[in-house]
Amino acid sequence: MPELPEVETTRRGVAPHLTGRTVSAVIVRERRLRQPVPRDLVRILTGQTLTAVRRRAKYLLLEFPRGTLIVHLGMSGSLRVLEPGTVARPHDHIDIVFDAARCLRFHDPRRFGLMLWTVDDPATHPLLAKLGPEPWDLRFSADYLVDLARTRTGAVKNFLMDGHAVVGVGNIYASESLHRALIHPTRPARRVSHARYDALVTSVREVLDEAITFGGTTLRDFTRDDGEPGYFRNELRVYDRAGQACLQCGKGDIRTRVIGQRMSYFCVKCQR
DNA sequence: AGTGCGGCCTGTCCGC
DNA sequence: TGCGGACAGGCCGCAC
Repeated sequence: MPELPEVETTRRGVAPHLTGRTVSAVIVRERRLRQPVPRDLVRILTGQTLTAVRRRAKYLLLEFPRGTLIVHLGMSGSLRVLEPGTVARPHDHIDIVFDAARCLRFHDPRRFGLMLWTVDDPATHPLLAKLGPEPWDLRFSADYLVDLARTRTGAVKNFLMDGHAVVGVGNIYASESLHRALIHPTRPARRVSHARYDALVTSVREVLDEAITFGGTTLRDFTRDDGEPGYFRNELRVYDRAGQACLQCGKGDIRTRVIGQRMSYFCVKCQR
């Protein structure tokens, strides 16, 4: 389940293999993603040289001279760099071959992923235009959150996962960040103090930084570009630890609750 | 405007 | 053992 650290891990994995190389072939086996893969993707990409692989929120941006390929991994998507000609397995929907020497393969069983082409500045694309700041952006601050949360009556966990507030914090890292900041996930966003939001900004950055360092979190099906799992799973302090003792205070146990249709994990003692 | 929920998908796991 | 159903989750779009 790619959240920001998994997407960033993927970016760092694939970029060195592909940057500066020229697309020699494109194979589309399945066009039915969250939106249909552009019908003329083969014609668009073939012959273009990849200039950079960037990331905005959970979107990967493959930059070419004539435009940008926007890739989203959805829930179950992954990208791998393989030898061209490697036998395709089920759900290997798209191959982009570079210099007949490297194959970028998009695999996505659940097909919540996305692959779109734009000739405009991707930041202005409807899917990206209204996104909040990156977690490391200086604009992401306690002042900013307090101000934005003024009208938000819902749970702070939902607020944290709202891409219009800040990008990249999915279900796993929302639970982890709130736990480290000692904030109860159901607390109304507008009832979280400035000091607590300050702690939350710090904990979000810490959790994401550490997760990237460990190559992301593999719960079920995430694999990095080299096929290895991410090892942050071993570092999780609350997520998926229902019934176990809190690693933070040692007094409470980890409980679960569905918040905003998603399973949430928290310590009953130290999170308020 | 903010909130909540349905829908998109398929692999995995659980209980009967 | 086999099967059905619940569940997982990012994010859009809709209704209130």
